[in-house]
Amino acid sequence: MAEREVDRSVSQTVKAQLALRDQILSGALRPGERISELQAVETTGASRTPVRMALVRLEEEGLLEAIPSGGFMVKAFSERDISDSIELRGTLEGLAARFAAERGVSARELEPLKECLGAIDELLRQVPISVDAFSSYVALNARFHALLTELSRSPPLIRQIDRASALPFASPSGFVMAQSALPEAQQILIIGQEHHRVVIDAIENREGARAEAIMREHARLAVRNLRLALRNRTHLDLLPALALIKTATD
Amino acid sequence: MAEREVDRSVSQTVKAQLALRDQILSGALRPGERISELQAVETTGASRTPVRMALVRLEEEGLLEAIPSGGFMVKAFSERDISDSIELRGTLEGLAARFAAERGVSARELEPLKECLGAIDELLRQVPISVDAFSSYVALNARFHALLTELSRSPPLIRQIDRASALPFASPSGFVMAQSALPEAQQILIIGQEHHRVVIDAIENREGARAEAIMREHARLAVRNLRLALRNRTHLDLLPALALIKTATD
DNA sequence: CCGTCCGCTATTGTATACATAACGTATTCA
DNA sequence: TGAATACGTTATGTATACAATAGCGGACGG
Repeated sequence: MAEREVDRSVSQTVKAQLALRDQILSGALRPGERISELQAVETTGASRTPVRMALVRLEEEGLLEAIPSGGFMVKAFSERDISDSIELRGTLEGLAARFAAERGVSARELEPLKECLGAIDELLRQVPISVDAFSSYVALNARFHALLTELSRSPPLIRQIDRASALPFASPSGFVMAQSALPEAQQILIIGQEHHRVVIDAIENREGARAEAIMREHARLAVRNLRLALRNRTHLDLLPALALIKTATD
Repeated sequence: MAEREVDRSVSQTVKAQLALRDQILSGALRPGERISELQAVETTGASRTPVRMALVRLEEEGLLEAIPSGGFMVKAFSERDISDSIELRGTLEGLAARFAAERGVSARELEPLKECLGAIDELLRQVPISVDAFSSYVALNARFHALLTELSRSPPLIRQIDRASALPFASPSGFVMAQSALPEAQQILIIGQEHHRVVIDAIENREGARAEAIMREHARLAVRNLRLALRNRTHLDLLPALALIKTATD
């Protein structure tokens, strides 16, 4: 295949990984479906070696599952798997918040978080919130959580949280987006923002237990969100990760 | 290289992964040292493709770190990295214990844990405990923790705990072993065993919060253990994982 | 004598060829 | 007619060849 057009700007492995993840999250590959290497080679444009590396990485990431007889399939998740993942992430973020509070954080380090907080406040002033504003919210919320995680100053914990978030459905913000059309959406966002405010306050005052508790509560809110979103199946098309959920009849 | 002797019983990838992990944990490869693929090919007997797959997996496992310019190096950890990892694991196990308690566990499911508990009790009857008994203890303790994790019935959580334990130093039992010569060792084991007993009791009585709290306390005990072990550098040779700790002068 | 630049070498990233195992299909026998 | 076996095809596991890049050493110039 001499006419393969090679993009030298990023490694083929990374390119293949991104392309395959897109295919999985977009639902082009259904849960339980076997991923053919050859087919992946054609759709990603990389050759088999980088494709295989990408498949291994995606397996470690939790999106794929190794088939005993060889090869990989797209992993399928139950609703409980997902709510557990959210609670799991909240627990880890709680630990991060506690570490931050106990180990102390300078005002300078808290600055970016407060900016984030302010930007979200700005967005929430709109009632009802627009779809565009939702997108911004999702990005800002992700940034807030990432910054908070960093404050723990604990590389192993940060790494683990990244992993727990790598399963994209574990990101609470995604579920909120699914509910942008629900009347409860605004309330949920406001409550979530209050949690953000409290955790910063707790960290500033070095109240580790309080910082931890609020992040866990934050996750429980996200779980309630998920349940709500799944009951009211509005805007679910905005949530590609939900393509991974097993249907009840499976 | 036609004379390569191929062991067909396990895949070359797995073989290479195990061999490389051994080399890392045994200290044959020092922290910060770059791993040469070619060299790995020679020492593992696999060819470059499976070796590369193994390297990717070990990176995901946390033992290796990708070098920006290419290749991998052995990751180095600080003492705090390790104590954080222990606390991290304890937090996840706490969540598992809570899930088990809240979701309910049949007497039949608790049976293996109680057997484990009894076997450990048997071992602890020896004073002072022998090195052989320590090895048995380590195995039994690992089994107890694995069984407990399973009780959560939460695949995402079980997976995450496995990952947190994949960094072998995160396994509290390892550190206890390092202290087999310390006078405090016996006490520590007895206290740990008490924690095991309490968590089972809490799960039986469906006290989720208590089950969670005791597992976190258990991890804090392990952290104290680690500190003690590092102060009294006895039997550290029994702890290959400590080869990964950066020395203070690094 | 030191610094810089050029070229070489060694190592990784990528592609592909080969081996092997699994699955599906067709044919045959009971 | 149904089931079992054998064969063929297809896909994965493995090995190796090729390409490109980064790091190092030597040589030349200031």
